[in-house]
Amino acid sequence: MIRLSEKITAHVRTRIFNGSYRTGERLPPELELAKEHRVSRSVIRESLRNLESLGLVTVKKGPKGGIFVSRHYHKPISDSLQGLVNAGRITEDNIFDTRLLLEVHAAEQAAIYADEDDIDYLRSILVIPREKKEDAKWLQANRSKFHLGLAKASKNPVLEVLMNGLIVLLRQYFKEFHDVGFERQSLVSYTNILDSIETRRPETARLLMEEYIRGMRQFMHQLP
Amino acid sequence: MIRLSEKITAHVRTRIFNGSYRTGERLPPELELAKEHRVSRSVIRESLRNLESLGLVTVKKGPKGGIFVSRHYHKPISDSLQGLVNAGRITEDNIFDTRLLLEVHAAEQAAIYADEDDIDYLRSILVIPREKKEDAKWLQANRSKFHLGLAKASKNPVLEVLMNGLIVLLRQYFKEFHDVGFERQSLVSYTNILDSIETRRPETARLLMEEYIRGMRQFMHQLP
DNA sequence: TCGGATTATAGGTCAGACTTATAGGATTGC
DNA sequence: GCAATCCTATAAGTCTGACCTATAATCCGA
Repeated sequence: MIRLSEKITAHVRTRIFNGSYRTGERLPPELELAKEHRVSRSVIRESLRNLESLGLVTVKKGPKGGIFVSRHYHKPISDSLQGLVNAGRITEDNIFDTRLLLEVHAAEQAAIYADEDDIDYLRSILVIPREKKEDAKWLQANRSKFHLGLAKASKNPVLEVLMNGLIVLLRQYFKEFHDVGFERQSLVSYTNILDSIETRRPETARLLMEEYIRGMRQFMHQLP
Repeated sequence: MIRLSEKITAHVRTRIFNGSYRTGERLPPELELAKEHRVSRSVIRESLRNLESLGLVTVKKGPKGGIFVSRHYHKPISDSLQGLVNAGRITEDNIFDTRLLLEVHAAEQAAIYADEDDIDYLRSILVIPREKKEDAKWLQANRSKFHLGLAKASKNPVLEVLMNGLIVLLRQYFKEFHDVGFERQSLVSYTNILDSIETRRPETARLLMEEYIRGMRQFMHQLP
């Protein structure tokens, strides 16, 4: 027995994946979707709750509101793990351990598979505009970008999605924490890692990343 | 702006996590939940769609049906990745690579952290009842159990959830495939791995697991 | 005793009305 | 001329109550 809402979910999901709905695009409002698919509005709404959970759409109220295609593939992962964190079933350390595993591997793979575009992109992240040199928030945002770019450069989308989930999750733990010194030190490590990727030294990339994450963890452990 | 359905989701989620709802337990029917929380049935239903996505409940129709607590923490992960597979954005190989990474690590960690219960449990899985010796389906089911048990023994719940997601996903690719020879050969490998865990040889466990998964992949590649 | 009809249960779907948040424009007042 | 305020239209959020449908258990007749 298949629910109508599930059929709609599958349909929209397909259209998002095959590109007939584009990222950021606004879908028709609930009532129109209901008419279009010849179902009631409640069916559409239940379907939207599914699509939201999958990270495929986000919904906003009001005029200029509506249903927007989003493609946050990592959302189910971070949400699910977040629940386990809140319940005290997993610890920060568990997440760190796993991240260490994934990210060290990603760095190594990136040194093998990264193409020119990946490297250019990563390089561009590490260029700090003069006026941002003291902006810890900006630096922190770029740290995330670097990690995600690295995951992408590994050319394994599964790894990319999983890492993305973990990174989003961890970010919450120190989103209030901003330290220019720390952020800038990170960028230095990144530069070294990127260099080893560019010169195709997987083992070096691996070691540098491991060193970096261990340092980061140690740093966080001495926080209040 | 927070939806009522989200509050309900959070509330039920908490009750599931803190144990006031137990696994397998049946929640009150939708109408009663609606009364209980002083909201309409549609709010409850939208909330249930969320809880389903999270793998926290499953819903069945009819008498003896209802809303059951399930705790399939891996569901969001396998569902999300399944979508990407269907869309052709990730390949079987990507999943295998990632599984290799996670599982090899899990084996190593298990050799360090597994306690007596873990080892007893894993050992019990490898004991084949006489009448099942030719039952490829039974053997296959036990293979999954072994992998999950191993993840658990690693004592990193994040690793456990991620691996669980990947395993469930991969299982679909050869759920129609049953070969007594292959399944039994697997159990032999498992025995060796388990031995190395029991004798606390992480590096050996690691190598054996790597060898096993590579063999498995090769085997699958020659399938029709 | 077996098998088909009956019934009660609980989720699935529908229709339509009303509420609320919000963006943007119109209005008023300084 | 500008700013603060009100107004309005849009689209999601919520509610009510009805009806449909799958399913497990029971009843009943062959």
